[in-house]
Amino acid sequence: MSKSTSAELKKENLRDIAAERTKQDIIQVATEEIATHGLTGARVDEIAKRTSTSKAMIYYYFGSKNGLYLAVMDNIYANIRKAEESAHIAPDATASAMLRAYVENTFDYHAEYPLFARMISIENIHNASFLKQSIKIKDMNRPLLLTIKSILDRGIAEGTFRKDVKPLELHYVISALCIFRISNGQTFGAIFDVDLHSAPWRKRQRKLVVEAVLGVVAKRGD
Amino acid sequence: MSKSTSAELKKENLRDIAAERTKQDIIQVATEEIATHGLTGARVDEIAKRTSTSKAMIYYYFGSKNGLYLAVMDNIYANIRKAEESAHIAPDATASAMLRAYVENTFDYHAEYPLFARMISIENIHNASFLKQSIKIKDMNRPLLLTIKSILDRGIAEGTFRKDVKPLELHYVISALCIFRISNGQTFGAIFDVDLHSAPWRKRQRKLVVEAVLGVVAKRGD
Amino acid sequence: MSKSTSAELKKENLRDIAAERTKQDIIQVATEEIATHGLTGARVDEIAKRTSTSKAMIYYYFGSKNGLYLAVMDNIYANIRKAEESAHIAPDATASAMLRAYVENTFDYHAEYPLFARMISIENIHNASFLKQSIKIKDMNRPLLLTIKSILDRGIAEGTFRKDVKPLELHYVISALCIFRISNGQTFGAIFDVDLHSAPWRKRQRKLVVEAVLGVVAKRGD
Amino acid sequence: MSKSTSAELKKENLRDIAAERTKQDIIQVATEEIATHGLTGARVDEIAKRTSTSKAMIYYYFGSKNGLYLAVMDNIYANIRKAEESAHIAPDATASAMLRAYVENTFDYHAEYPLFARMISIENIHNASFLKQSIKIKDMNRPLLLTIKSILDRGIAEGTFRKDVKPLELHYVISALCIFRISNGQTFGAIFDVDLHSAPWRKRQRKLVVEAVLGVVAKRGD
DNA sequence: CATGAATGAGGATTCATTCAT
DNA sequence: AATGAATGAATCCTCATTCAT
Repeated sequence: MSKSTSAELKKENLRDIAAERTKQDIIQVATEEIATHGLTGARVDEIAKRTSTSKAMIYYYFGSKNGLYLAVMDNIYANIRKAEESAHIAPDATASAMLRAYVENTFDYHAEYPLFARMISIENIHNASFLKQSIKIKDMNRPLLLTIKSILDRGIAEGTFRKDVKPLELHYVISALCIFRISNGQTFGAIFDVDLHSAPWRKRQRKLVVEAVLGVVAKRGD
Repeated sequence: MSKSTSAELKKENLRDIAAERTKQDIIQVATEEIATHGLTGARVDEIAKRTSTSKAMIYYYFGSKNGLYLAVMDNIYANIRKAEESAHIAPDATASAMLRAYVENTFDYHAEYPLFARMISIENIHNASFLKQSIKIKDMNRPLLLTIKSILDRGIAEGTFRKDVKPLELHYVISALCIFRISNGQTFGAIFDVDLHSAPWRKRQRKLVVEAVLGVVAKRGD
Repeated sequence: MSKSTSAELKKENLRDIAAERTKQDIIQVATEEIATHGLTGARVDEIAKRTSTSKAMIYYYFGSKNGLYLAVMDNIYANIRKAEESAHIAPDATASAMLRAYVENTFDYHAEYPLFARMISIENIHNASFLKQSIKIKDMNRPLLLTIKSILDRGIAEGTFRKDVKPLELHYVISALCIFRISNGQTFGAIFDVDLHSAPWRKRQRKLVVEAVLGVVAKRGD
Repeated sequence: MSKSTSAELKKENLRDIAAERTKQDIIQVATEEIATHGLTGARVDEIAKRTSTSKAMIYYYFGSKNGLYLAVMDNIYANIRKAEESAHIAPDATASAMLRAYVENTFDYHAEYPLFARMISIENIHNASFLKQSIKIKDMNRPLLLTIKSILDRGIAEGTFRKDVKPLELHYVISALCIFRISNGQTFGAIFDVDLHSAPWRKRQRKLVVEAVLGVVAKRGD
């Protein structure tokens, strides 16, 4: 190792990069298959077929179908966290404007990447088996409560927000309203003959959700 | 058959009742199994084992695993509809009070019967395959929009509600906030180390949800 | 059950008998396959193919390849025990004659059913995993020490046998000499270009083994 | 190559020695793995992992799993032959003493190196596939018959041994009694709750085996 | 109506072996 | 001589479904 030339290192890196690409390829396909058919319904054969590699590679890298599932979940949570981090909210805005921006961001993310909503539905059906064993994910999600708290605090300081809304409670409302339309859009759509994913509905719901969230923190005249 | 005596008819009836009981038994067990493991994850063998009858009976009555699934979904929607019908709301109350009562009813139902929330998660993962082929269910769910509409209308007449909230929009908010805590309670709980099903959280969320919904219809001073 | 007619019982029995035949068929084939290729080397597919039923039936009855192996071992030990029980040794013979008969019986059994020797070789390679969990087999084998002891006691009483040979020690010598030629016959034959299973060798070794065993218990003039 | 300097030759040699060491390492690990799990049960991956080299080296040196097996068998037979050669038996002793020494040597070897007994069990399960294709091994084993013959001849000349015992027959008895306790020790131990490898049993059986063998050649008073 | 036996297609996983570097 | 990645053919096992009685 000590005598490895730069040429050798380069070779190593190229192989590593290729391997990483293979892994990512598998994860990508697996995410779609699992999101579409559920964990039990997804077929390793089918995942392999849609991949640039073979079934055995899945086991080489992930050990088992469940190991693959864990990698998929890990990836999907890492992605959403990355999106949240890169979503800068104007620091000099009013609390209301900040909250609006935050909700719109969240709304748009889920509208854009419906696989996340489906995957957590699946994770819930499996009793959050992945999350229960991943400390990493817990740590990943805590910061988002801080973001919400800072907005709440600012609103309280401004005198525009109620004082008794907890960050986790607000997070619940935001999540529920932004995710439900994705995770339960199929049944909702089937019953009421609407397509929540269509542009008009998306626009209307975006407005509705923002208003609902702002309504929760708004001071009431009662 | 044409010459059947009354004794024979009685026997027939008794047998019918027994058959109905058997079917209900199977549906009950199947609901739990499917809600627990998903449609693909549920095992016909396991369902049969937990039933008072045998596997062949499932095929006799429901034709296939999918047929059983349809019966299960049919049953679960029938149940919630029954609950909604029997929930009388005081006809002389204010629109606000009526809406509050309606939301609390909905909240309580889902808290009490989490299998419904799980089952619609599963139905969503399977692209609402059941609902798409069941006209009956669609008809079952329309009345609930009328209920909401009548409350909204009353509120508008009273001058206490906004005029621009659509029944389906309000239904979305109510459903999302009442169901999400059940359908996504496992992941939510795992990430934030809380048990949304515990009495304190249930109470706090009940209040929160009612306030959020009332906030949506409330006239704003802006 | 209480009202079952004799016709029904007969049907039941016929089915049971057929099922038992199926199980026995599987065990028979599995014994040969495992004895031939070892436990790991034996193929469930191959066993199924040689059977009158399908692969799934193997799992229906035995749960797993290992479960099948346990059934095979159980069966093979039951068989040898049955053979031992049915081998009457003339009760009025001299101890020497009795011992000779006992050894010849043992020798002939192993020569006749070489699968037993192969199966215990395999069981030894797997660290006696089956025997370690089967109390039944232990109990099955104890009586044989009593048989040997009674012969030894008679010889001592006659004054023709040594007093210091333990039943278990004698059993060891008999087993080793009767089984080794089967379990290790392939290598022995390959090295020395002989076929221990051929009639002449069998006859000569039968004589040799008997003499060796009698030699162990014989009083020595030293 | 033709112009290789002495420095290059030295390098060559060093590399050869390293290569030889690597091969021996692999053979050692493979012996243990195969002896433990059988030929089919042993895993090339596992062998490679426990080795100081990689899996590809195994294929580089031995071509295939079976090639490795042949090398392992070759090695294990070479080892026992070496041990036999180095076991000097006092040339002026009586035939009895010589035979006793020979048996004790054999007994001790197998007690000390149980892998040999396990390996020939495995080779037997695979129908002596290795031995059948190795002339070398056959030649290796013949001398041992000469050793036995010389002892027998001396005993006959002394008038202390029977005249009708064939060297191969005596070899059979010695092998069976010395090896069976190793190769079948697991089942024997499991059935009779004894540990044949323990010091007391080893001592008792050593005595027993010697007596049994001497008994075979001893002149009888019949 | 009821039951245990039976089936075939499929589904997850493994493993000896080879390849690219 | 050395290594991690890659492969394809097995290999064990499962499961919805049907059959015989």
